[in-house]
Amino acid sequence: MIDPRLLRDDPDRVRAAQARRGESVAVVDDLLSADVTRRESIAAFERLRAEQKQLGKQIATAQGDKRATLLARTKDLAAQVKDAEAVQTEADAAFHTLMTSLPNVADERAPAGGEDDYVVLEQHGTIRDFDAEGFTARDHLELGTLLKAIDVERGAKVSGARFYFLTGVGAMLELALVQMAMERAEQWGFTPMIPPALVRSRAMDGTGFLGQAAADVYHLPADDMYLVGTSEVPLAAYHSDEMLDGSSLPRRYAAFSPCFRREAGSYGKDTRGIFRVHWFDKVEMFTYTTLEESYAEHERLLSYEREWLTALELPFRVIDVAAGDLGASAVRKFDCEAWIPTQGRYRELTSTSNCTQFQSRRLDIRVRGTGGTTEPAATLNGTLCAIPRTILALLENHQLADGSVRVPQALQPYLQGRDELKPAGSGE
RNA sequence: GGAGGUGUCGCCUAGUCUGGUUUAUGGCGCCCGCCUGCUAAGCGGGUUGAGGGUUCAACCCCUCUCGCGGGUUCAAAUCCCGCCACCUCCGCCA
Repeated sequence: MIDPRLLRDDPDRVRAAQARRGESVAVVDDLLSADVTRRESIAAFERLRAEQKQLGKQIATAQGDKRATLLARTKDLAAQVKDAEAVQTEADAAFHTLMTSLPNVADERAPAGGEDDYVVLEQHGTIRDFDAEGFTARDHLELGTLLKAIDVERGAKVSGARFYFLTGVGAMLELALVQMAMERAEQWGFTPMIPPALVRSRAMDGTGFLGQAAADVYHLPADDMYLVGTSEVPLAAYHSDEMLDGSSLPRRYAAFSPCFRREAGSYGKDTRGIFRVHWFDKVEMFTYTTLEESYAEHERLLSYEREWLTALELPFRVIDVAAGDLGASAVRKFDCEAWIPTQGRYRELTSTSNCTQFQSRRLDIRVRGTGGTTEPAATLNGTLCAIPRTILALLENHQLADGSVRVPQALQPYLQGRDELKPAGSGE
């Protein structure tokens, strides 16, 4: 939810942001008129209610005839108060419904347009030339099969398409990445967390995932619970309905959790291997801070992602995601995309968003400042390591001619010092 | 799943049986001031949050806010119903 005051004071800014997202500008005028209706109904109700309270006080002390007269008057008034309250509740709900459907006000620096209108900010690492090295690169599934690290056939047998087993060195690789990610995050000042992956609608809705992204979320109707698509959800809801002391900020959390995504509308996309799956594990960074500090914090999260991918020796670029591709909560988003040799292009590995006060307004997370002031907290999130895509990038980028895979130096201590993963022998 | 108990301002707490003069009591913490070599202590004052009106802004005025939502009533922290969370016990399961 955006700041209602911004809507009232500077509707043109909201209109401009909507336009850059490619979304309705007219909704701003609907909101403005709903706000007027709402405020008028509040004033009307409060006038009647104040009168009722006044009379109630007199009744408490009145005696005899005087009391009877007052009772007769106020009985009628009670009905009017009730009606006015109903009108107000309705006007409030109408305003609120419109308000919650409005995405966050995109940052003016976020490029206008949709998915393809991103701007490349940086490029890191060197892309290997496999032709020059004298062999054809295998894709991650081939490599994963050779190494007996990835089993998608049995994943499909047991759970269906877009499921997989990580086996042997594949399983150990996940644990190594997780351990390395959590250790680094803790050194950077994040509190390690293992959050619930099953949440109530409040948490899911509060983080903005039951809006336009609802079709992508697994829902368990028997219990009205949701499987999270990212631990951003439980981490954002962690401090819901709380007042945070300003001096305790920033609060940084790093969570390891499974993620579940229905991938509705992505039929036929990335069907091979483990690039796009219904379930995966991820280490996610999350920060609570002030609006003022959020922009610097966003850069900081990006720098951690950069440092992480560099440690894994992966070639990647950073893009500034266009306004229309931000999702409802974010004002700005940076994606780190790793080079995927067999696809000949960069693909998203990590993503960091500044959600400013959008999620906090819905989840009621406030900060008490030094002067006793209160304001909604700002929330930010960033991927540190999404396991399957990271494994994919590692296998493809560090493969050798015989199907072995070189282990980047920083990861070696987490794999018993191994510097290479070798294809397993034949047979089961 | 069954039985019982609890939920009050950042934290603790009085008030609930017996509805109204409650502007929800007091303490801790915090903020401001006084005092004092400094600090602490002491003394005095302030301190729930959200929204609306007014305003350049503030002061100020009003409404809502006692876990959440409904109901009864002229009037609800207080009475009734539903839900949620926590605690104790029983059952079941890992």
